[in-house]
Amino acid sequence: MGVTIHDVARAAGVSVASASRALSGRRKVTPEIAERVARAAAELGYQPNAVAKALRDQTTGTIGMVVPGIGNPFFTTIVEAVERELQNSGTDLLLCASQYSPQVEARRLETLLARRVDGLIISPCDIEASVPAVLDAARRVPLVQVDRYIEGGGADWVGVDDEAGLALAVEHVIAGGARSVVFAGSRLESSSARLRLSGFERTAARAGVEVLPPLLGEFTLEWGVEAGRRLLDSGRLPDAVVCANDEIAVGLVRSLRFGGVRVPEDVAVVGFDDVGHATMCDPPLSTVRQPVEEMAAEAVRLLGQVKAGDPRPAQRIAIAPRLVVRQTSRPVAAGVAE
Amino acid sequence: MGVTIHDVARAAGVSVASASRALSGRRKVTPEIAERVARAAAELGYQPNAVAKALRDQTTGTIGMVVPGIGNPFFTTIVEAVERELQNSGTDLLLCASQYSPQVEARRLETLLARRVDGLIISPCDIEASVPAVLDAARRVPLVQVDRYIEGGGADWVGVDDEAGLALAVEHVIAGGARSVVFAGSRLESSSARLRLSGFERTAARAGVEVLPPLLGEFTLEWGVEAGRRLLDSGRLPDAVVCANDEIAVGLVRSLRFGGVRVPEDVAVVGFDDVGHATMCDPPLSTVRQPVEEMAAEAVRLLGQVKAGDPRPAQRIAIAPRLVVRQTSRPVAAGVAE
DNA sequence: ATCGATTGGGTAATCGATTACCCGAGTTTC
DNA sequence: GAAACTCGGGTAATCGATTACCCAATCGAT
Repeated sequence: MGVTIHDVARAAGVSVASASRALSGRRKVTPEIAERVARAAAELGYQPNAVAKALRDQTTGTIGMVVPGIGNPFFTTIVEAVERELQNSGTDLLLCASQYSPQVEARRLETLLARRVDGLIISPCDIEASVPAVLDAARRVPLVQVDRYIEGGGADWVGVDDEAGLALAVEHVIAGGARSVVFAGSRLESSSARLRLSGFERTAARAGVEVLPPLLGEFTLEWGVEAGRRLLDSGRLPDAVVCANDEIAVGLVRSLRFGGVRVPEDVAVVGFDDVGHATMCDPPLSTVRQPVEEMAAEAVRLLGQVKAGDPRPAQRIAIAPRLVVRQTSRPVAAGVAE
Repeated sequence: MGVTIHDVARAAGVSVASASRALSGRRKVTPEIAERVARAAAELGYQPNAVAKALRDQTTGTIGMVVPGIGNPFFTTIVEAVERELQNSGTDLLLCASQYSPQVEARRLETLLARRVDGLIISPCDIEASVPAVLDAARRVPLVQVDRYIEGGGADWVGVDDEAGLALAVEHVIAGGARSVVFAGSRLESSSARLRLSGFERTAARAGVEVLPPLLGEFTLEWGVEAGRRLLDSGRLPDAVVCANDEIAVGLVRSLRFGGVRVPEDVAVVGFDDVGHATMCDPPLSTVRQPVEEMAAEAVRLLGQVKAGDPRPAQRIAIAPRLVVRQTSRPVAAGVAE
């Protein structure tokens, strides 16, 4: 397999230079030659070899994307949005999952760099362990972080304003009458996990409500179920639970209801992300929506501006989230009802 | 950016040939040279250019995968399984979503072929419209279809035995006492959609139960909700609904219960896939599990054997599915209870 | 001592597309 | 009519890694 431009040139009776020019249109050729080349290419089914082109041009027309896992609907939503964004720019996406492991992540970055991607979009899985690999990559190609980021600067970032999002959620349940609140989130291994907890704590403290000790596990449904069980076992239910993402919230609602607790009458629950799980929940979940399309658009735009190893200070673009009130909380506060 | 092997050779004071040999170990060099080259490479941070290697070797070490959409958890599960399977073979996965459009699918195949992937794994989105692009691709590189396939042969396939799966589901609800059944599935645009419907009809007919007209829409939660609404509106509920996938089933359960129907007491519901949605449902969904890991392993194995444009007859490997009884059906029949 | 084999290093061809550079023919201009 | 340009075509260099091929040195055997 492999019709080359030499074959086309020979079939058309011209030099490879003319064939190349006729096909790319980057320099004039006589209509006669253009015609002969076009016909020869069509007959032979010529398809330019992107590998050779990449080597010669020193650009591959691909960008790499690394996310912790594509099982998590939040990340698949972002990936889809980025893909849509790239759609018509002639750039292809090379997608990798790090499986929440900094080692795998580093390996994936290595191979993407070896394949000479023109840029990278990454959501680093661990706020500390991901640092060396990400900074090293940022030194070599344009790189933008999305959603999660690493500490220490040096690489641009686009994401939601996590603290503001949690503030929205906390203020909402307080406006609904909650006097005691608890946070159900993930262990503090990612920036999102940390910022959401701190946003929660800050807002709750400012409002002066009672704050129970946070429940920290993973960003999964299973952990949500477990967290709900622990609340039930503790014998002391708060008026509201604010969760670090929708999967936790859905699991938690299920487990509370299973324990005979009414949601939202006894306990209000609010999630975070709003990427599909929320409407699947019963009752539909009140949550904070991440502006995924905007984040993707912004990330791609930013990537176009970034240069590898750029010494200018890293940019952080935090997009404002939006509260979506459904039925796991009382519809008191301002917000979009659906 | 770009330390080449020439730079390494110069720094080590040897020829590029020696440098290459020292680094690859494919021919002996003196320990002295090996040492100098290794040191130079490390100091310069040399990383071989995969593009150049691919051009020279005529193999890229990548395989392309095209699925209808990564929003559907069934496909992400397959993708993850294939990725795991490829993990240690040094092959990378180039993932594309066709967005359920044969045009997009054809374009994605074109660019994957232009990038000279070593093989393709595809789940063609449309049983008719996908034919030309898929067959053309199969003529040029090894290609294996997974889950969905196109009519007319010419390309290998690995998937679940859809008809057998539906037979399991139908027999299960009948054993549970159902005397009237209905199928909620998708329009017949894919092989899976067709085989699941025919498996349903054949088994129901053989058992002699009453069969209501099938509800055909899309493989989505929304369609499940709508299908449930139509059943409620029809004024005539069947004893059991067998669904073409779990998303439809989850939506349907929700909408039935919303209409005051008890599941499984009034109507039993069974899904298909078992990729996570099932346990999220309330009550947990009885379903037919697709052996995703096995399918992925088999697809990768098969891909290693297939040659491009191989004239031998296409293979079809149908793996047996398994019934998983949870709580949307009566636990009567044999099957795995969880 | 000589021949053949073995070992290990270097030179340059190769993969395929693009394009810098050169060249000849035809045009324009004074 | 000759110098200066323009136009369009061809030759070969280029991207970076690998390796076919060649060659010198060394060793063992006769």
